[in-house]
Amino acid sequence: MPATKKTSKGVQAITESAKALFWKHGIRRVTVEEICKEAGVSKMTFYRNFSNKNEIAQHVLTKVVEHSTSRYEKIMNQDIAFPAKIVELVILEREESKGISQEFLKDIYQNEDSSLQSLIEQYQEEGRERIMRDMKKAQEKGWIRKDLKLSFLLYTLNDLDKKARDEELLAMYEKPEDLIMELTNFFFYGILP
Amino acid sequence: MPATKKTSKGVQAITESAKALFWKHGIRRVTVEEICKEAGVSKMTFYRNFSNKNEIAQHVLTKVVEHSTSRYEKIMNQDIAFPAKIVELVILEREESKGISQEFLKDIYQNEDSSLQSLIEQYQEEGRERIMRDMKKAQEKGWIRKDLKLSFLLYTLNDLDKKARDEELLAMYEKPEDLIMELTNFFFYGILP
DNA sequence: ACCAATAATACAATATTCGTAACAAAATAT
DNA sequence: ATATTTTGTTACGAATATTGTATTATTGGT
Repeated sequence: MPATKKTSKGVQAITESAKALFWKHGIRRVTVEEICKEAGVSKMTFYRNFSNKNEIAQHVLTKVVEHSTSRYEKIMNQDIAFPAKIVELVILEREESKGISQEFLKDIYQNEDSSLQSLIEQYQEEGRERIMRDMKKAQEKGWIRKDLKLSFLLYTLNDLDKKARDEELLAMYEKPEDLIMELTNFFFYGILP
Repeated sequence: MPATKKTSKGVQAITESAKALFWKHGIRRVTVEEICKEAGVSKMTFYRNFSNKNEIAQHVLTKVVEHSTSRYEKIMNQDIAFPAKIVELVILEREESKGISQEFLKDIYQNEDSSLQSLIEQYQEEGRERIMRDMKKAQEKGWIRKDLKLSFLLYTLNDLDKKARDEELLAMYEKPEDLIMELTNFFFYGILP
């Protein structure tokens, strides 16, 4: 076998330092040489594995999405009550959103090469489909009300994630988890006792 | 009168956006055009006021130092007890250190042009002299022990500032101010009751 | 209406970054 | 051990980005 594609030490080092740099400064401001120096790898090793900066950016993005998708699947496949899954999902979203960098996203959408843009849109679409499917299943299994419009559910779930990161709300609770629990309870049972 | 040097709207806008960009990304990664665009100012206006990127960086650095020096003087000239001044000083140091950017400092020390480096060293020296003078005065006025070596005092004061930013310590107190109070009390009175 | 300052644009001169080639060195497998 | 593959080093021209200036039109205040 010729090469263990994309799993060699070099590629991993490149990916890690690229992510670190992209996360801090976006894509535009970071040079290939910088990534290499940070990774302790020669420029040639970079170009043997990636054809340009855009490609490593794609790779980084893919890795991040794969990672959070895997965490998502793991949560949904657990054998626990549905509300508990939602709690974990909100926690996941909270953590992952810390990871994503504003600068990175900005550069993705400003880049003339739209490949990154369509990649991220594709991932968003896939994520939407995945969660739609799981919610539909939950509805069929009777875990949530049957007369609920799914698009409304999705919107509300998203709103939940946003509120879980709201500073004003967070200040009212000891730990973020307490807020998430409150939000999720409200989400499932409303305010009636 | 020809021009209100360095106080016109343009210069101020340039300074502000330069600071914002430098703070985030350091000097190296930021271009003059970017600063201008962010400031809503044409490139010519920039070059009429500053001869290059290094000069605006100097200007930004100077402004920042001037600001914190002015705050320092204001604290020391207050008519309050000496320990109270130290408390405020530590708070000041805490706030200003948040302001300074790691990326900015890194670029200053890596820049081949050493003018920024010597400028910051000069400011540090001036700061050291200022505080040395004030501590000597405090000693003469009998606000602190006479047999205290001033260089040791300076070292300890600096250590105080560092501890006031220590996460592990901060976690032990409700508010940062509580830690600062504790540290300052220890600084002045030791641990004896 | 005048003046100084600014914006807009184009531009040559530099500087930086990119991507590749060629070969030596090191690592890995067989 | 030796063949095979991967990596490091250096140098380099091409492509791109940035700099700093010149020119002209426009603005805003007095």
